Amino acid sequence: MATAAEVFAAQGYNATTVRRIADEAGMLAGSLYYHFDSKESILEEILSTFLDELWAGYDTVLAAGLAPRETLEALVTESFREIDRHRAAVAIYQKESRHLSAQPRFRYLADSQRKFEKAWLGTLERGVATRAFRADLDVRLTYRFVRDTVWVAASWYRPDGQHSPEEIARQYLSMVLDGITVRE
Amino acid sequence: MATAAEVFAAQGYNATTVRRIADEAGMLAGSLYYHFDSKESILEEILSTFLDELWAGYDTVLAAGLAPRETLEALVTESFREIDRHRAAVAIYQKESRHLSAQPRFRYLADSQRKFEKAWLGTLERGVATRAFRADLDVRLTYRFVRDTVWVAASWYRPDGQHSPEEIARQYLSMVLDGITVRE
Amino acid sequence: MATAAEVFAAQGYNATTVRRIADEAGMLAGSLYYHFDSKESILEEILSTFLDELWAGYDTVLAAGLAPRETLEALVTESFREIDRHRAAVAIYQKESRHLSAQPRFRYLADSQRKFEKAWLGTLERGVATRAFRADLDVRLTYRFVRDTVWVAASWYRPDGQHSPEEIARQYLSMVLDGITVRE
Amino acid sequence: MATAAEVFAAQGYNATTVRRIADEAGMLAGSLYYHFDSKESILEEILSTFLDELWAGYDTVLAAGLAPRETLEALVTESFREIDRHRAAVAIYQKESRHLSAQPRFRYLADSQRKFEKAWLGTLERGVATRAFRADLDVRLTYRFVRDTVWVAASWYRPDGQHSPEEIARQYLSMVLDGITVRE
DNA sequence: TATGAATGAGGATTCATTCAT
DNA sequence: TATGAATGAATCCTCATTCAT
Repeated sequence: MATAAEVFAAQGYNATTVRRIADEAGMLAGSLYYHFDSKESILEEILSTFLDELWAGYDTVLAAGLAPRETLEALVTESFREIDRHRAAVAIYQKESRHLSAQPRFRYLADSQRKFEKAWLGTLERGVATRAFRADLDVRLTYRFVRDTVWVAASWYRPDGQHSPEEIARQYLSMVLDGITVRE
Repeated sequence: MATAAEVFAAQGYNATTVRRIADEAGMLAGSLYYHFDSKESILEEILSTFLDELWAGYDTVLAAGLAPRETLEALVTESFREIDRHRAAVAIYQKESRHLSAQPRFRYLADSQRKFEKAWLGTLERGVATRAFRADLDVRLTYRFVRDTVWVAASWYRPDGQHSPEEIARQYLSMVLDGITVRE
Repeated sequence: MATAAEVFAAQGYNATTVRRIADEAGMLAGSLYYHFDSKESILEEILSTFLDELWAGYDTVLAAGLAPRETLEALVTESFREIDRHRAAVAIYQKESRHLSAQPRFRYLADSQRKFEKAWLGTLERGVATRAFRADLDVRLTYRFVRDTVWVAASWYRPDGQHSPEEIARQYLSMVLDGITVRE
Repeated sequence: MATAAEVFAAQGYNATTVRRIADEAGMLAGSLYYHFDSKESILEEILSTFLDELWAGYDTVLAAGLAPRETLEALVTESFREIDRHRAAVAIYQKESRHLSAQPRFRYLADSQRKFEKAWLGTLERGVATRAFRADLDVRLTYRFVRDTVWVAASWYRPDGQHSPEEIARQYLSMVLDGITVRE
């Protein structure tokens, strides 16, 4: 599973052969089918495992009843932690979710997407209402920018890099919340 | 070409069959080979056309000798304009460039990437030096955030949407430069 | 198609490889897929072609309004003619129809079976009613005997053998109608 | 063995997986190999057990020195009894014997076939010679008809049906010996 | 320019079989 | 006796590509 996730993330799902996964796992291609029904079911398990954990974290944050700004901070931090733990799965999700969510088997991807939007967009909107966040920005656009930046990080993040997930989250939040311009 | 780009963007390069492209173009698969050498060469032409135009725009901006902040604004605006004009190509680039740039044929992708980094990172660093941008942020991290957010926009941007590229750029810049927090 | 039918009949559908069919047809296995969607669709086309022709013949007989005995004679003769023309298809039908008719795609096999039973059993019952056929035999059992014997003939029939279909039909009818016992 | 025979009969030998047999027998596929050498040896044992019993019965009949008509009656009755006892094996035999008898391992199928033909054809010929059976029918054709009808019965016979094997034999013999036509 | 037919190299998957435990 | 994990050959099918017409 972890092996397969790495290969999928590195080469893309379609470009990855079952043989390659098996090689990497030290067995023959046919042997994989003792453990998995199909290539697709490997993918499914990777993604659903990731999403389950992601939502466990998100739900905790959302249930905490924090103010909008603190909620946003917590969501961002939690997201970078998930990227740290599931880098490969996140990368796969980024590349494949769009065309996968059309298939009935991957319906849950679209469901997750909707819940996700509700959580983030809701937080931003609450922030605008409580005058924590600026009202002159298009919330929907802001949501997209924030969402994308967080998740695309999976494409360059290296778990053994010089920045911890928390540090990355801190820097990112600082940029998004306060801007990069010097202020006197 | 345009047709192929759309299909590649929608389904991914590997998942797109030559037949599908031909169907969409109203001919048979074999007939494509009168116009192109191979599936890969279609991809190459799509990407290089896009990159050529992108660099024409960027080079103009960079040659203008603007201050860091104005350069950043111009680069972002130019980028969203390119997304508007080459949405499909940008989407393909996002998904495929990483594993393509390994091949000799697509060396130019890596070259472009390097030039790209030099232009953006350089601008940010100049900004820090001239005290236009904050010095307490990791520049490299900021670069990645900004770069990603701009380009991933290709995945949700719709040319006929309610926001013009310039408007999107304006909002994005406002967020990144000033932050989303309300300030008194 | 004819080639495939021969091979299916000789070796059984499951035991026949696509490669074998292609070999026999003088092409490569992959080339078959230009003409057919799948191995199964070859089978389907073979069987449906046969059944269509069979029913064209049967319907003519049934529409002629003959007396039961003459109807039976015509059905038997028509059947042996179909065996002569579609020997391979009939042999395949015999071996595979039972487990195929479970699949939705081959629903029409079961439909045909039902029409078939109605035609033959109906004729026998009419014959009993008009006192052309004996009333002391179980009609259903008789139907099965007659039906089976006719169609299993496909397994030994050779188109270039010494008996024409009509001659075989004549002998068979003579046996079934009059018995093999010498009568004084 | 009995389990395997049922599955082979229902789905065909080739279409039956070793795993399916094991499932049905309440064990894992690998465990079967403690009891059998191979899938083929299961098949062989099923068929040879059946043929041994069949010939025990036939030999008793043939050794009794009956007149042709009585011999025929006894053979038919004995056959339906065997179908009653070995329905699955007979069904398998019907479907698979042709292409199996090519293999050296299943030579005995062809041998049996020859002995079988000798017994039945011989009985019919003796009957023609003693003027018990009609001389105007092609004996060989009659043999095939009779043989087929008897054995194909395995495909529809249900041990718990409303007719005993003896009753089926009686009806069948009545049809073949006397014909289905009403006689005054 | 386009077609239709083929090619052939893979790719996912199946399955009888093996074997250490 | 049975299990679970693996093997590897074979199978169906896909698809980029070729080429005579």
